[in-house]
Amino acid sequence: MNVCKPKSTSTQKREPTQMSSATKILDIAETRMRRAGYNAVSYRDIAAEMGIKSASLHYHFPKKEDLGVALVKRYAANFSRNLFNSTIMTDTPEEELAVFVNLYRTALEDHQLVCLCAVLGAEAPGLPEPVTNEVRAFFEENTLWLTNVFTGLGKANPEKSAKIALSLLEGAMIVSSVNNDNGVFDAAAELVLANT
Amino acid sequence: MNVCKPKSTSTQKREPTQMSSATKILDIAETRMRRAGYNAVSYRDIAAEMGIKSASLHYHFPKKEDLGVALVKRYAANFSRNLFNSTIMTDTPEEELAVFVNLYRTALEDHQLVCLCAVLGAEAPGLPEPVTNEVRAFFEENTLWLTNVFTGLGKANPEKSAKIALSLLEGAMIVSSVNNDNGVFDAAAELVLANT
DNA sequence: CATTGACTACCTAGTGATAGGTAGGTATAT
DNA sequence: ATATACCTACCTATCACTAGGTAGTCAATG
Repeated sequence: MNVCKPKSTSTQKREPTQMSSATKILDIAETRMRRAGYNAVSYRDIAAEMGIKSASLHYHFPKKEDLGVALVKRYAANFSRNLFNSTIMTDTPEEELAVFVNLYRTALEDHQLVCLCAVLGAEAPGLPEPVTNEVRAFFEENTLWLTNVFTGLGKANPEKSAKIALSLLEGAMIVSSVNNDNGVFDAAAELVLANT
Repeated sequence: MNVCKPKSTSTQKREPTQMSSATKILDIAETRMRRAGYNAVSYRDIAAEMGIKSASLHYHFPKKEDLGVALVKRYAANFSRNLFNSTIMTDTPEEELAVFVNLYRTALEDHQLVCLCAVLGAEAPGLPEPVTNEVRAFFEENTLWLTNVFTGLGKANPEKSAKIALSLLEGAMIVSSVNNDNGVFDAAAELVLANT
């Protein structure tokens, strides 16, 4: 698979803000997929927004399935990284839970965009299997992380609490998006956080 | 708009189980859309499953947007009807809530299919506006119904409880579908019902 | 009672647009 | 010299959608 090389040997080039094409492609694809789903995104549209030809996209991601997999993998990795970075200075499970919920809120508030895995999860049976597997992995990792937190909070069934919290947050993003009312998400977030 | 005429003047015809083409089209489209989303469904595929030509579908639903709107309207109407029929003999808000949750469970267990409005809601910004409006109407009607129930249950903020319950059930369907584990939905349902 | 006209529900045939994807060439930089 | 990152040009398949035709059903009419 083609992976972005972030210009490792930068001797003394001029542009510091040069973003690799692969990253740009993923950025555009992510925004579009989180708006309208997997099948609503085309190589042509992405290429047009980048100012290159659609054939060139196949150099970076030979098949659309490759793009889909890379997209979810990056999304999940970013989430994990943000979660790790934000919980370095936390002391209590309560604070960790707050960090988690806040990451979800940030995703929604960014450009009123629903979680990538909520969108792809909704059409999972129609996706290429490798893409669905990445979505499932994202959910599983989230569930595991939340289970640990709820264990620390002394919940009787921490895994069940984790699955409920995940479902509620993902569902609330969708309802908030349709209703154009983030108050739904806020109410959901409040309930998750009240689960001490 | 073309509406199905269910052979009103049925003198003494032979076949009692004759289903109108429009109904068949909607049935096939609903199953496919609940599996893979709006854009993954094509007139050709529906027509092939019916054994007719795709051009004939346009006689019943001139534009795909018309099909989408009719689909969500029928889904919402069926839901309302089932809700009404099932709550005729209920006495308490607790029982009404149980009926509501059970309708969602039935939808998921039917053929492991997620709620149509969860799928379409996830890709709402990419849908034709009239379709999105119907999805929003479904959510609003559900919220209103649940608000009444939670009012009867004496909740401090019944509307907030309603939005949370709706979000949780829709989200749990998606997570259950991706994980191939209806236990997630069951846990969510249990929590909603425990909200007395 | 047979004819007519309207209507229903399909058909054939085709449109232009767009989809994902491929082959092979080229400029640049290391 | 090799790899990168694009290009032109093209492919086949599929998309939603349309025009115009046809067989069957129906009620009303002369």
